[in-house]
Amino acid sequence: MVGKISCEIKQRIFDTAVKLFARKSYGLVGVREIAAEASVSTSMISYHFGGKAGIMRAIIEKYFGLFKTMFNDAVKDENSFEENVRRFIHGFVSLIRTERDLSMVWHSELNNEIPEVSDIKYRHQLEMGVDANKLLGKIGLDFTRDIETINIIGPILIQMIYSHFITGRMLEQNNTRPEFDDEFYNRYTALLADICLKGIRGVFTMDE
Amino acid sequence: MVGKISCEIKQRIFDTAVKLFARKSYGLVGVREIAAEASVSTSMISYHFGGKAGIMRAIIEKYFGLFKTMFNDAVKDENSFEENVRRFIHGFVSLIRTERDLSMVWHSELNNEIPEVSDIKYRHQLEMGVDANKLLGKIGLDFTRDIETINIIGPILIQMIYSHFITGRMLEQNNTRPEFDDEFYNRYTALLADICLKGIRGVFTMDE
Amino acid sequence: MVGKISCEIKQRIFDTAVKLFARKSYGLVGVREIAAEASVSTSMISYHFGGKAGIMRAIIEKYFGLFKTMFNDAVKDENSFEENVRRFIHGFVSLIRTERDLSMVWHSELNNEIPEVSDIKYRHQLEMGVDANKLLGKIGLDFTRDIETINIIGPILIQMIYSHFITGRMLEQNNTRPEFDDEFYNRYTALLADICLKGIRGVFTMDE
Amino acid sequence: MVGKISCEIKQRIFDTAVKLFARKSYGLVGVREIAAEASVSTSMISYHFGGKAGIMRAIIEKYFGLFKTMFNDAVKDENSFEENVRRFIHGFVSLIRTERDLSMVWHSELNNEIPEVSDIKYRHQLEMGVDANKLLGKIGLDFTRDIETINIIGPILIQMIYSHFITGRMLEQNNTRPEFDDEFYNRYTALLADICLKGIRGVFTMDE
DNA sequence: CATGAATGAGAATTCATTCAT
DNA sequence: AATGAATGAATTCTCATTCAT
Repeated sequence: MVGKISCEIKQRIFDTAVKLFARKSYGLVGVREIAAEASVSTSMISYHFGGKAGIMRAIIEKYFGLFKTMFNDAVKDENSFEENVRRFIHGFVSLIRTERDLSMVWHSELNNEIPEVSDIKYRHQLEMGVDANKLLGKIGLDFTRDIETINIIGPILIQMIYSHFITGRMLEQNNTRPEFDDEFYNRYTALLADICLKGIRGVFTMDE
Repeated sequence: MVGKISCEIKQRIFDTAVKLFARKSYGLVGVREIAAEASVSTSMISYHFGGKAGIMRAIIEKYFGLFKTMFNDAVKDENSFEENVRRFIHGFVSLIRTERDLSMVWHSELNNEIPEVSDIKYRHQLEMGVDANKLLGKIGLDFTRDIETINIIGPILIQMIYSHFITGRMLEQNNTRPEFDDEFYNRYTALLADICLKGIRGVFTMDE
Repeated sequence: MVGKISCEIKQRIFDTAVKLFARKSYGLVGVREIAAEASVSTSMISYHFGGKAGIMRAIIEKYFGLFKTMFNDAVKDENSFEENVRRFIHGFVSLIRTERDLSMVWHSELNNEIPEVSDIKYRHQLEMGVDANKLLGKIGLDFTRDIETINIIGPILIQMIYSHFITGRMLEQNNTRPEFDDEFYNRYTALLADICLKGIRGVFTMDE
Repeated sequence: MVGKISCEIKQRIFDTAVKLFARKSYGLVGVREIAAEASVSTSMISYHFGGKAGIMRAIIEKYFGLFKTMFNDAVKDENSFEENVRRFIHGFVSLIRTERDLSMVWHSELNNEIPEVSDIKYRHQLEMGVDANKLLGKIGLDFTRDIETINIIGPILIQMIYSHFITGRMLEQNNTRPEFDDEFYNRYTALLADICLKGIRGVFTMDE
C-alpha cells in the first residue's frame, strides 16, 4: 500500500524529516540532523528509505494520497459548482491544517529540481490537472477549448488556499501575533470561497 | 543605491546564483557550482559577497527594491480601487516576468529558515504589510479594525499572481506546451483582476 | 574433510562469494552483496563463516585441497621429468577450468595483505614449495644447492599456466572473441608444455 | 602530457596510493589511509584526482606510458628474435624493479572489475596486443593466421616475467630469505630468456 | 582584483556485525 | 537454523572558506 509505513522507527524518521523539511527546506536539512532529532542511528535513513531522497519520495506519495482522498470526498458530480468550490476549499484548508508540515514541504518543493524525485512529482502533477478539470468543468468549461483557462485557474486556487500558510510564519514572527483557531479558519475558508465566487469586493459587500 | 552591483564579476556571480537558486533552491546549490557556471574562481564569492549567504541577502535586497519601485509606480492615491488592483497586478506580473528567476528565488525561499538572512527578510516583510494596507485601504477598510482581513487578502493576492509562475515549470514538462507570450500574459493579468474583482464565475460571464 | 561444506545455505554463500571475489576482488565485494546474490540473510555469513574473512579462509583451504589432490594424481616418482611436466600442466589447467573462479580468487589474492587470512596463506605456500621441489627434483636438481632456481622456476610454471586465465577476460572484451573449448585447451596445454621443454621457438619448429 | 604530475602534494598522494595498493589491493585501501600516510588532507584526493578511482586511472596511465617507452627502447626491427626476446625480458624486469609497486598494482588489478577504470584498461590492453604481435612477429608468425598463438604466448611471457615478483613477498615471509640484488636479477633474466628460447631443461644443459 | 591550491568540517552512504525473535 | 531490524564505525566525497601568491 502506498505510503504505508509499518516500522515504528521508520515512522519517526518520516515525521521528523517532514518537520525539518518544512522549517528549513530539503536542501538545508542533513540526514544527521534528522537522525539526531528522531533519536535513531543515521544509517537507519538509508536502511528504511534508501537515502535522503527516499524520504522526499515518501513525502510526496503520502501527500498526494491525502490530497486525492480529500478531493474525492469534497467534489461530487451531483453538487453545484458553488458547493463544490466551497467544499473543496474547506477540505483543502483542513488538509493543510491537519498535515501542515507535510503540506508545506510539498508546496515549497514544487519548484525544486531534485532529480531523484522528479519522476513521481511529474506523475502526480498530471493527475492533479485531471482533478482540476473535474472541479472546474462544472462551471461549463470545455476542457479542449478552455484548457488554458483551466491551467491558470487551477494553480490560482491552490495558491490562494495556501497563501495564509505560506505567509503564516512571517506573521508569527511579526509583532502582530493573531490566534489561528477554528474560528479563524472558518473565516479564512469563507473568505477564500467568497473571493472565488464574487471577487474581493464581494467579500465586503456580503459582510456589511 | 540598493542592489547596485558595480563589478562585472560580482554581477556575473549574482546572476548565475539567481538562476541556479531559482532552479534548485538555495540549499541544493553550492558555491563551486555557481563559480563554475559563472566562470570565476570560487574565492570570488567570499570576496564579493562574504559567503554564500551574502548572495542571498543581495538577492532579497534587490528584489525588494524592485518591488517597491513597482508598487509606487502602480498604486496611486488618486486611482480607484479597481484601477489600483489592475495596475498592481499588471505591475507585479511584469516584474515577475522581467526578473523571473529573482522573483522565484524570493518566493520559494520565503519560508526557509536561513539564519544569516532572516533579519532582512523580517524587515522587508513588515514593509510589504504596510504596502498591502495602502492598496487595500482604498476599498474602505479600517486598518486597525480589519487587520486580519488585510493580512489574509494581501498574501492571497501575492500568491494568486505568482500562481502561474509556480506551476509554470510543471506545465512546461507536461504534454501541453502552451506558448507564454505577451498575449498570454495580457489574458493572465486580466483574468487575475477579474477574479479579484468579480470571482471566478465573473471571468466567464464577462467572456461570453 | 577440508573444504567440505555440509549446509546448503553455507554452500550457496561460498559459491556466490567465490564468483563475486573472482570478478571484483575481495576488497570490493561486500557481505550484503554476497547475501543478496545468494538469496540469504546477511547474518548467515557471520553465522556460518564467522565473518567475511572466514569465507576467504574457506576459499583458500578448498583451493589448496584441490591443488594437492591434483598434484598427487599428476606427479609420480615413476614418471619421467617430461611426462610429469606434461601431466602437471594438464592437471593444473584442468583444475583451473573446473574451478575457475576459485582458482582466480586464490591467484589474485596471492599478494593481498588480509591479516585474518595471512596465517593459512603462509602455511600453504610453504607446502607448495615442497611440491615444486618434488616436481623439479626429477630433473636432477639438488634442492639444497639449487634452491634459488627451484624458487624461480616453480612460480614461473604457475604463472605460465595461469597466464591465459589472467588475460582471459581481457581477450573476451576485445573484438577477437575466440572460442575456448576443449580443443583450445588441448592446444594450450601442449603449447605450455612445449615452451617448458623446448622454448618458444620449439613450439613452431614442432608445428611445421 | 599523460602521467605528468606537477603538484608536490598530488605526487605524494600518488606515490603513497601506489605503495598501499601494491600491498593491500585497491579495494582494501581507503582514502583516509592514503591521506594519512601521505600527510595530506583527505579532500586533496578528490581535489587532485577526482576520487579514489582517479588515482587508479592515473596509475594505469603512468604504467602504460613506462611500458611503452621500455618496449620501444628494447624491441627493434633490426634485431634478431632472440635478441629482441632477451632485451624485452631485460627491459621488463628492469621496469618492474624500478617501479615495483606500480607494476604490481597494474598486474594485480588486471582482473578486477572497477567500472570507473575499465575503459582505459581496455584501451591499453588493445595496444599491448599490438606490441606483442610486433615482438613475436619476428619469429615468422602470420598475425592473421596465428593470432591465437600470439594471444597465448604474449600473456605467457608477461606472467613468466612477473612470476618472481608475484611470489616475491611470499618468499620474503618464508624462512628462506634470499637476497635479491643485481646479481640475482641478472640470473633471473637469463633464466627467463633461456626458458623462452630453449625450455626448462635447456636452462640446465647450458649451465652445466 | 583575481586565482587556485589547500583545509577541515560535514555531507550521505555503506560497512560488517550483532541480537532479539 | 534463520531472519531482518538495528547499530556505530568507517566509507568516499563535497562543502564553504581561507590564504599565499
